Amino acid sequence: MEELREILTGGQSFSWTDEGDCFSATLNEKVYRVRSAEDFEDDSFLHEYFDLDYDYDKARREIAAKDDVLAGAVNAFPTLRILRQDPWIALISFILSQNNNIKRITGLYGKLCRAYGHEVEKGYWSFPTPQELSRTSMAELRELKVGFRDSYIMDAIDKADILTEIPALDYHDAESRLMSIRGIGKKVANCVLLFGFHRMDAFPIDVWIRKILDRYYPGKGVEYFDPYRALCQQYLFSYARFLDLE
DNA sequence: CACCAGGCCGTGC
DNA sequence: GCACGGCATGGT
Repeated sequence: MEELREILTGGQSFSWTDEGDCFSATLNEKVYRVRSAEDFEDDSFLHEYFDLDYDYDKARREIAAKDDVLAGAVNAFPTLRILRQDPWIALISFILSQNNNIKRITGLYGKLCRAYGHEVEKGYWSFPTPQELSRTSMAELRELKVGFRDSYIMDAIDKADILTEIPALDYHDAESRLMSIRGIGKKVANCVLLFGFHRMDAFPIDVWIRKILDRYYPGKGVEYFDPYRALCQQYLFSYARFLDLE
């Protein structure tokens, strides 16, 4: 359980629920229940989702050798990974994330599933496809309490086809293409690139990353973290929250 | 009452 | 180009 908590509920995915004795999520038209890394080694979807083919031990060693802050971050979160999430789910998830907190983002994500997804198992609803979500309206989204993000979600539904273009684009073109969707700025675009497309050249800068960069890496550009900038970003995000930086 | 949360938009300069 | 206020909602 604990080796998965930061990965599944720490702010990169909002699909997972802490059931007490396991984490559950409705993905890939199934309900997955996991307690530890052993639970997904023989499942092809989870194998891919948890990025099991990547050599995290090697990356962690090289990241920890870079400086004391990164060493502390790697040490504090020895099992952290970057999940390979569905691009559409990542897009809507991180639209919901802006000026919001993880608990409420997860709640809104669940409301969208119940309102527009389909029931895969008794009490477990899938995240709505673009077609399913297109049944909504500004008024209905407001009733679900998404707030000012209503028009952003509506525009994302209209422009969902953009997601099919992203894999062929380089970092800057992919980022600006995503930013052509209303409500997608630099930060959300980078979250979609990182968590939805597993682009390891992405580097989302949110309030926590801003704090830890200002404090420990003043004057340094993100190139400092290469060739593991995306992974460093995720370690630093968890570490900044863990330290509760001011 | 204030301020914050994995920000972005519109406006003014 | 950059600074700033507004924005829905719920928690502290």
